[in-house]
Order: sequence, then C-alpha cells, then structure tokens
Amino acid sequence: MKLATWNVNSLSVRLPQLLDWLAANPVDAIVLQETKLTDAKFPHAELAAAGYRSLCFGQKTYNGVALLSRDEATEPVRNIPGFDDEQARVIAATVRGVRVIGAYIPNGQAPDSDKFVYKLRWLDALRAWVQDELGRHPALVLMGDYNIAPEDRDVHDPVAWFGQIHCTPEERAHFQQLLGLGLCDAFRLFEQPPKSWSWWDYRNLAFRRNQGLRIDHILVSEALKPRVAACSIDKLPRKNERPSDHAPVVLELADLP
DNA sequence: ATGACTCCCAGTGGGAGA
Repeated sequence: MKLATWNVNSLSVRLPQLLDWLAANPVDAIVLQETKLTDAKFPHAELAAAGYRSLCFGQKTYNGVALLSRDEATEPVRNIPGFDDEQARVIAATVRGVRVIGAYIPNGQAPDSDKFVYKLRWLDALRAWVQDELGRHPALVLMGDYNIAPEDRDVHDPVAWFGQIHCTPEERAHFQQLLGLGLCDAFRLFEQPPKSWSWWDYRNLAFRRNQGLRIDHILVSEALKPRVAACSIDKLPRKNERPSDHAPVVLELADLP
C-alpha cells in the first residue's frame, strides 16, 4: 500500500501535473494541501476518471485540503473536532484499515506574529485530537505540510534559519511532542541523501541551488511502523514548468499477511 | 537588500506563502 502527501499550491493550476504524477505513481491514497478551491469547484470527475474518489474540504483563495483514494474512504473528519477554526486545514478518513490524516499546519508567518500564536494553539489542538484518534485507530498516518523543519539537517542553512519561522524551538518542540505520542518520522527510518528537502522557495533559483527545507512529513504510528517499507521525497515534479514549491513525499507500507 | 516567485482576488496593486 502506497500513500503520499503533496502541497500542490492551487489544485486548479496543478491538476494536470497531479494527474500526470498519479499516472506515474499510482498510490493508493494521497492527501493534498493548499487546494485553494471551494468544494463546489473541486475536480471530482477528472480525478474519478484517473481512478480516485475524493474527499475535499476547501475554501476560496487560501488553504483547502483533500484526500484521494482508490478504495472507499470511511469515517471522514474535516478539521479538528472541537477546535473552532475558520480555515480548512485537516481531512481524515480510514482507507484499507489505515487511519489517514492529512494536515496543512499553519505557516505562522513570523515568531512575533498573531499567526504564530495561532500556529501553536493549532498544534496543541492537533496533538490532543491525534492522541484520541490513536486510541480509536492504532494503525494511523499523520501526513502533510507541517511547516516545521524538525532538525538542523532539515534546513539548507541552519545558521541563517535559526529562530526563523519553521525553525523556532517552539515549533520543533511541538514536532517532538507529536513523536511523543508514539509517532515516528518515516523518512528518517531510512538512509536518505544528504540535503533532502521537500520545499524550495520560488525565488533566488532556490531549487537549482538545492536551497530548501524539509517541512512535509509522514508520521506513522507504532502499530504501522513494522510495515513501513520505504519513504522518499519525489523531487521530479519540482522540475515541471510552473511547479508547486513543494515536492510529494511517498510512503510504502508492506501489505498485511 | 524590507528584494527575488507564484498564487489569488482584485482591478492596473497587495496579501500570503515559507
């Protein structure tokens, strides 16, 4: 079973690239972030033609998430239950026995901003809810755009980025607290190329210079960890014309005996 | 260098992203 996450930065702009990618990478499920589409405009038919059913949770202009799956996705949840949020950032459902949570964690803008306060509050609510979900669904994947670079090795220039948004001690502590729930960063279960990033700024020729951050993650529960067979970042779509600034991250799970 | 690019809604500019 293969799962993926990708911040597409506008699904209407990126739909052809997504369809191409799914044709080349026929994952069983994928969560998308920054669809920037109301549900009325979601391209259900095009994705169905590619073999995917869609759960969407969008809004105009900003945010918006979706969960695409080949098989039925049951028990859907939109946003964090009990956490009042005007922004569409979470979609979850169960696919082939795996609880799949797709999250677009707030950017936070700057450590001295109101948006940073919101980011930390949001992460508190996420952690409490994921803990509940783990009780109900031991086989769980929490994946998406975390907007957190967990360690210095996830940052192309850790000295310049230290204390900046994505790299503050507070954000990194939140990431560690998620791991403290028994979740595991699947990417780090494997040897990876040095300087592995999932996001590169559009500016400054950052992709060509490989100046990026690893901020898109796939965390897996204890129960799923023995099934993790591979996890990688696919840089190829970042080489497209008019690419998203993020690359997809892919997880492979061994099938149950 | 308070930059750079890309998206969106707007409306011939500005906010947000990261």
